[in-house]
Amino acid sequence: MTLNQILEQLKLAGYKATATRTLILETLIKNHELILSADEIYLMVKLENAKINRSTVYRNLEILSEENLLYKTITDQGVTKVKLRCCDKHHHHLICDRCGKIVVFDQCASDLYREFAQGHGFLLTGHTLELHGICKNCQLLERV
Amino acid sequence: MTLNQILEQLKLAGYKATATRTLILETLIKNHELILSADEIYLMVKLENAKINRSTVYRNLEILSEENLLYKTITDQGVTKVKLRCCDKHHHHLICDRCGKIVVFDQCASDLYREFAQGHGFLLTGHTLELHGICKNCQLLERV
DNA sequence: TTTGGTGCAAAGCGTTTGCACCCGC
DNA sequence: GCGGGTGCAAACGCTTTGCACCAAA
Repeated sequence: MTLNQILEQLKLAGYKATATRTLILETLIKNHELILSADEIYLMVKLENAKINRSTVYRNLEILSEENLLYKTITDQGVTKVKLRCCDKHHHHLICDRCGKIVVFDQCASDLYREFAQGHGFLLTGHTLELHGICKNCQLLERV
Repeated sequence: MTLNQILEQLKLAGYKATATRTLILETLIKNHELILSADEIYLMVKLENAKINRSTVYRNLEILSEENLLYKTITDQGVTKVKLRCCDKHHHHLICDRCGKIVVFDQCASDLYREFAQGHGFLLTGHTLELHGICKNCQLLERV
């Protein structure tokens, strides 16, 4: 999804294309293969524009999330990390815990999960699956 | 795992069997099929003993976690929830998002995950899988 | 008696919110 | 000019920590 497509969708929902919002979106697009914290996004934008506030990042992420444009996860330390959704097809992620690199994992046993839940009287409302590891690049860096 | 077995393991690690610690452990054992927040544990213990502090709960959960006796997860809201580990066999959980009820899900495609990660140059260090739903009891309550 | 444990209050930290001012449209 | 957007500072909620006192072993 390009910057203009996202801005267009936001416009239809009543949101404006401001300079700061554009910088945040450009950061997310440029790093679409990384999962980032609000603070990381804040710092990245700050490198190009001294005038940005953390709360602006949070408010923009909230809007993107409402528009269903954001994939969110939360680390063991309780920090929320996000990336732009890459496609509509159901999938999960393989995440590098060092650098945040993302690989799409699209083999999901959703049918098995639903049947298992039903078998135990549960109505399945969702599931989470994340593979965590260290990418090739970070493995090489570790050897230094 | 019984209360005495846990206290024995803690003793070997240099920890004492205090009254408050015992109350926390009894609460975890009694509710072994529920996933609880620190605050829920605090309130449950408080019902039986006016003298307990939230920080004591956190400190005890930290010790249990170091002793590998605790399963931890974190909600979308950033609240950590715990339960005593029920067995050593690798497994995941089906969780009721209303009442916290837990069902063990032991069909895990770990081999597939490892192969997928290796195929992308990753060293797989772990994975998370949680099924979320509403248990039969909570479904019935909702209809009221 | 030694050393870990606890309650209390304050601090930490990521995140949210109220408010005044700013800026797309 | 209207209504959404932003920076700033303060508040929030969960969790951690420093400290003095308590209690297991």
